[in-house]
Amino acid sequence: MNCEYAKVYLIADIPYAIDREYDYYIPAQLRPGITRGAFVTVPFGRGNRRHLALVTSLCDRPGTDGKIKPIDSLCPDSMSLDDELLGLCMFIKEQTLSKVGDVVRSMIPAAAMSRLVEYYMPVESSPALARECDADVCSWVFERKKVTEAALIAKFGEGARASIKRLIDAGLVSRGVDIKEGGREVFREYCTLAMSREEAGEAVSKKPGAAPLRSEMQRKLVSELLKTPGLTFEELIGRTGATRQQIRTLADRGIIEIRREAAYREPYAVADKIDTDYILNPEQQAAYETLVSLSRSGEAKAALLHGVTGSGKTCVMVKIIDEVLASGRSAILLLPEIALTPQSIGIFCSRYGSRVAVIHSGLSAGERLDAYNKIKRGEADLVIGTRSAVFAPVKHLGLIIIDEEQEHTYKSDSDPKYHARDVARWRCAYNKALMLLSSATPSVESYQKCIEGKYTLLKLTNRYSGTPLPKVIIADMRREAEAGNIDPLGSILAEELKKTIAAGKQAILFLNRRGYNNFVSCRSCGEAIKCPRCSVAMNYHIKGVNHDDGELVCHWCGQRQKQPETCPVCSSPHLMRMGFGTQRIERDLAELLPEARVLRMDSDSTSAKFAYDKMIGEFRRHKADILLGTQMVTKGHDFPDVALSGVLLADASLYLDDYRANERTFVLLTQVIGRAGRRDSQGLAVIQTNNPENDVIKQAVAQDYESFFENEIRLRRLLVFPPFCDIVLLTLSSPNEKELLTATKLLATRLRELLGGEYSDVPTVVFGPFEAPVYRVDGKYRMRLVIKCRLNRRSRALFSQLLSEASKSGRNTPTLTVDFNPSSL
DNA sequence: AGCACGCCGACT
DNA sequence: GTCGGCGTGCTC
Repeated sequence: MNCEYAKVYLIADIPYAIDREYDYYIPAQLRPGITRGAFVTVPFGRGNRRHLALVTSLCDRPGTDGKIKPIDSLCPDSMSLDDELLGLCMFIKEQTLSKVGDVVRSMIPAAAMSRLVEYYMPVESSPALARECDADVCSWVFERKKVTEAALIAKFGEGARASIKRLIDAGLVSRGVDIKEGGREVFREYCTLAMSREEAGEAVSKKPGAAPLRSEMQRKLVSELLKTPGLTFEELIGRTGATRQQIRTLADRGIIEIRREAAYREPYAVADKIDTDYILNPEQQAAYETLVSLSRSGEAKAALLHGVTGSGKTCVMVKIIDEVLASGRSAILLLPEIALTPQSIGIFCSRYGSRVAVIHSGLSAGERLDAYNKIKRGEADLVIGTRSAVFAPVKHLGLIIIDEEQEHTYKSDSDPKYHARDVARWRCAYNKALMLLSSATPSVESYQKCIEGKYTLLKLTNRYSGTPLPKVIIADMRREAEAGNIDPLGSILAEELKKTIAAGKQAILFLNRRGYNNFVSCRSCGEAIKCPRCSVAMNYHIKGVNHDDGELVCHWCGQRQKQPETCPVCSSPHLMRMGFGTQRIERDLAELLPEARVLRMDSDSTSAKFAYDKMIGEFRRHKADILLGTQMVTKGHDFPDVALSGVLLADASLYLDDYRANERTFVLLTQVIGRAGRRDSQGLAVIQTNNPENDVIKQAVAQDYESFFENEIRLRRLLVFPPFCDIVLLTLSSPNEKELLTATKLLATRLRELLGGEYSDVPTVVFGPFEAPVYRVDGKYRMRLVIKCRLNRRSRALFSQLLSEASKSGRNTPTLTVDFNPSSL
């Protein structure tokens, strides 16, 4: 079939309503190269500006009788998507109401994408003269012959746009477009001798200038290669001082050979060999065997590996990866960013070597591209990475593992707002592969799927090394307060810390608040100092050790400012810093235990590259006694010397305005408790709380997931929350509050109108509109509607229509976003 | 989003 | 009489 037309989606920054198929004519000479999944450039819109586009299907005749434009050019084949990823792309568009362009940009690294660069050039036989106001711009273009819009604006400012438009209209200047091909990777040129060592040795020993070597440099090069064969171009140049051309000449004369090979930049060069042979205990063996049979079933399967901390989930994962790779299929392992440390990667890199590709947010554009190419070429069949690694273009996918599957980082909260679990499920269905979720504290949704029989549940109940679970003390902070102790470090925790340090052991302290003080409030009027751009109180952060040398920081928009002398509301000079964060505790610890070495780990102290990995490594090597920090100290790192873990404020996550508050608290506490005591001795955990009677806290203390789940699923069923419904979050935002309120009323009315008419078959419960919990962020006001419904083709169509209508209505109207099952409310 | 068409006010 | 404001509507 020689199809003449193609249906394409634009890869461009366009409104939602424009993100649909368009028909284009395929010029004969492009026909052989254009297939489903190929990228092309097309003229679009009145101005026929060039855009990248993705071909989604080919057809004999156009689907419209409107005018059809021809495809402009074809992008390199290396960029195109295979049928699986093309299908996945459309699935994600439907599933999350995102634009194809946004999906593609999260599947293909930016460096692999072709980029279109528009430029302007003079028209040779100019029929007219530029108007006076455009003369400067015009002569600049004529001088330079070729100018990009960016360069023009850098030189003349925004006004240049209007000028250039007039110049084009006047026929003085024309517009062109360059396609900058992406995907160029770094090749290394290796040089080897093209003759035997004997011949080469003979040639070198001859007097300079004698055949076959015609110069001193040629002799030098060959003798260097005799010493160390397989040098790269660069090394050879470095050792001999030769030029590239001199080496090429030798190659041309057939004396040496140059091989070009992709040089992968590998940020995780194989560290220490951890070549453990994993021996499974009976429980692990049983889980492994079940997984093998699921994997070999030839059907798409899903399983949940539920094992308490230290039960050896990793061993089972390694074994099933072995099995899948051995069967000639590839595997993807997803980890939360925070768990992707050199240590955790080391396990896999030392086991599987160069077959591993690692993808995470810390990679440079080049490293990301290398990993992508390596996978696409089939040279890596084990991909380890964070959320977006679920898109890795592996062939013959056999397994996707999602470790710590309850982590909310698997849900993207920017476009496309996909959940890695949904993507994994789709890909596993397509490839008849196995999806393995793993967690000590599974999400309520996934565990329910096991109960319903949709996932196979595998339990690991024994702690691998036989270490007993830590002993837990609940410290009632109300008692402390009654006794007049308002220190954030209560007496029990302080005492246990002292004992731990004295015994030469380590401790982990968790507090989910960074900064020094939580807020600064005015004694006269009681107001807290708010961020000028957000409706939240600013936190007080210190810069060094002096608690008076600090500034106010907004945790929502990053705004920093000096603490004012007087209250901005009532001008009273009596400002008081209240509440505590990690910085404050760091100082308290220095007073309490002056000899202890404290590592503070939060997003402020780990912002430098590799700072996080470095701190984890230091703590593991016992270079510090106390690890104090936010969320990131709670994740599954195995620190052998930790005997004590403490939670400073267990209630912080309990009263969030979110149906997942209980789940969050349970997970957090379970993780912190699990950090204490490994291998040889029982650990201790101290949980400071104002709610010692709280069920969730008690269940976490008992490490009793089943009780927690029973309780929680009952509540969810009763109150109708996921997994018994889906939550749709509609958010309107605008820097203009008045316009926002108008648009909100309009949206609410339109929603009710659709629900009462065209979509009356879609059952929903609509809440709101109301202000977002943080009404103003970074200068933008936000209003919300929360809808409980069942997500399916019909309900999605409804929200898709709302999104389309919103994107069509006026230019500077508030923006609408739709988030299905958002990670937080 | 871009871009053009189109219909009204102040300028050479 | 024209330039140029931004409302409206379309994009294969």
